[in-house]
Amino acid sequence: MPPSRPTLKDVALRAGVSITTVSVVLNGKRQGVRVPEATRQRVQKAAAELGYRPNEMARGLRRRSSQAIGFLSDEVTTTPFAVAMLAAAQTEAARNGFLLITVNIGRSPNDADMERALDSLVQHQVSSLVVAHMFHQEVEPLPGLPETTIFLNCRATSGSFRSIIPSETAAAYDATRELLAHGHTRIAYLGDDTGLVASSLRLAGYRQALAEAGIRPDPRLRLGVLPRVSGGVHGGELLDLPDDVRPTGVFCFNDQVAMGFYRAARQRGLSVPHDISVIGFDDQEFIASELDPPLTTMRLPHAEMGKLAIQTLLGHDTSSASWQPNGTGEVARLECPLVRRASVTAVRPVRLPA
Amino acid sequence: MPPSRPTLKDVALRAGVSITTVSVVLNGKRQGVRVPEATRQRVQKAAAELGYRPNEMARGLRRRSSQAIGFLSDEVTTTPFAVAMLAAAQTEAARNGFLLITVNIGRSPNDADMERALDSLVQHQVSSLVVAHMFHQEVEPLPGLPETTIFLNCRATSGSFRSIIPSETAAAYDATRELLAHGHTRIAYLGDDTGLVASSLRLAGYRQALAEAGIRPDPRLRLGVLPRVSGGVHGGELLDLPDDVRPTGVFCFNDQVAMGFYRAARQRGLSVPHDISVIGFDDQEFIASELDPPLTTMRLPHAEMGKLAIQTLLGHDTSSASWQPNGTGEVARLECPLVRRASVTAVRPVRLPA
DNA sequence: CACTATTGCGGAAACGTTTCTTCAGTCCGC
DNA sequence: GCGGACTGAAGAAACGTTTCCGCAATAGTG
Repeated sequence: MPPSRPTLKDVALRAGVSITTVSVVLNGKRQGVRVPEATRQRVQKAAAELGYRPNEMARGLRRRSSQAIGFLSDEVTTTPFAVAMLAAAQTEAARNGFLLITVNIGRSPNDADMERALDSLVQHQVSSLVVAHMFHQEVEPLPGLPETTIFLNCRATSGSFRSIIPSETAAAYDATRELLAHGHTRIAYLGDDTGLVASSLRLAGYRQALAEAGIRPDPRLRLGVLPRVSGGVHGGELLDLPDDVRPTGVFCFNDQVAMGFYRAARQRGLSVPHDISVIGFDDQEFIASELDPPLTTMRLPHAEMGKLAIQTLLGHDTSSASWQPNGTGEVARLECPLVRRASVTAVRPVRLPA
Repeated sequence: MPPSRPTLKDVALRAGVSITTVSVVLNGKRQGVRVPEATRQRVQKAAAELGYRPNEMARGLRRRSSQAIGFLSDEVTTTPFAVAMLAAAQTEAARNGFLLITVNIGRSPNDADMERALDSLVQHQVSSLVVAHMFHQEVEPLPGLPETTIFLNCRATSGSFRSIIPSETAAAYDATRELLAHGHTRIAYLGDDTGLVASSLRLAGYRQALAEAGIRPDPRLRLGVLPRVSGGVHGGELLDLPDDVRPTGVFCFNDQVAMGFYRAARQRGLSVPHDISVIGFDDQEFIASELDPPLTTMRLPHAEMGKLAIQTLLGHDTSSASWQPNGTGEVARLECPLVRRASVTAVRPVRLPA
């Protein structure tokens, strides 16, 4: 039975002032009410000696809002993939004295689940909400979400919410440019065929880069596959194209696809990057850097996104992020840096016919 | 400005009873105080019509404890690895109307960080705590932890806390048995050399299985390497041993090591499992199942562990878990199931000398 | 029939804050 | 010296619960 924590009353008693005064002092500036330095010191000393910590429940009750932020996610916390968003959000929240309450609502949340999740968050008076998704996607916002809710790695299809997403198109553009810069001209795009949002955005970037380089995209060099290792293996058929069509560089939808593509190349006795350059997407931990050769890829800025979400919610607008109006709300697109490793190299001199 | 949520008072008014009665009815059984069915119904109807939800802040203030559980972790939430523990814990908590408040304290938490994290949790009156670690390890518990704290994937070195850990030794035993069952007798152990707790435990299991099979462990078949891909590659030197010593099966400390070992084998022109059987540990997502061939491995029961932590905290002791007294506290060891894939096969007939 | 139990319910205190209001002094200008 | 402005601080009312206590009415007992 711990001698329950000291309260304002205890501090007041010890400092010889009223509860009011203690509260005012401890909460810092309150306009209109000035407390002389002497009293202030006395109070602070007493609080420190007692190890006083405010009771957040009482505070929340009175203020009708708590120092907690709700983090609602589909499976972010379940799958190891985008977990950096969560971690960064938590850290940033903590830096500001906020706690993160995480709730995941499963892969295909039915409305009842969502509502229950939201309910418990509201019951705890969370001051605001982040809604995060594993894969960049568009979602129909739940009714009853506060307007301040931030959508992370997804965009709300209605209402006027702020969203934070990776700048897919620019990244795909950069990836393609990287290949172009190494002299490649026959550049394949091993894309996703499951209709992910990222899919069309990245394709656009790929096309733009090609167009700017004056290269007409060859439809034979574009393949839609499952965004997994198996898809990449399947994409190996690009390597079976005739010599004058066969790509010398491949931009893969993600690192798993690249991993599969590596395998397909190996099975054909081809080596990366000697015979073919490969660039991935995601910079997935344990994959990208561990492949042989280590994979050049575009890093998804998950940590930055999570951090920005909390900063925005807390009003610390580090105006480094540019919010653009976007129909239903504002969108911040975060840059995906290129991570150069060893899977892209200069194009080989023209192959001599056998 | 939403017309703030209905309170007990509103429900009481509508049902024509007192606040007290509403509270009693809504909180279900309270011994000594019986409320006739008619009143009960009336109250429940009113509450439903109003969509009443208790204010957890007020409740927590009054009861001096909240419906929230603190989840303190080193980097569980940061790294995609053991995140299933977190997810499962959250889900189980939600099933019981509890919320999980996650705080991660970084890789090498200094005491100040820890204390601050603990402070904010205590300020929020969390009713209990889970302390989780990324890798199975022994930790010195922070002073001031409630006795009910549960250690997840780690063991407290003092105090008397309950801990939940994977049963490493049994798993290593099973892994080795799997190799033995396929006729292997020269079984290598590609272990960790960084002194992880799991290291010695797994080694014990390996030895025990060998002993039971009447095989004397060959020290040349035991190598300590970094528990990463690079370590596995390095472990490839086992394959350079003379024919009569060279292992036909390898038990790798984890899947990343196995991944590296695959590479080493390939570089030597050897194939898994044809030339050598490999078994891993962890069943790491995106790795084990995606290697070529898919890796047979021991699955770390992260989800089960997370779930059990919450159940234990909530007193729902699903006595499926066996708690064993253990010096400083009780320990539950959870079984690591064998996941059979394609990297273990029957030992090849004796090699003919070239 | 006069008592005690029992049943059904409401009053009100507490939980620890924040914040509005009040109030006693002090200092000032005239 | 005297009203008024300003200072410094305290009183007290919330915030929405839970829960102790007690009261009325009914039911049970001798």
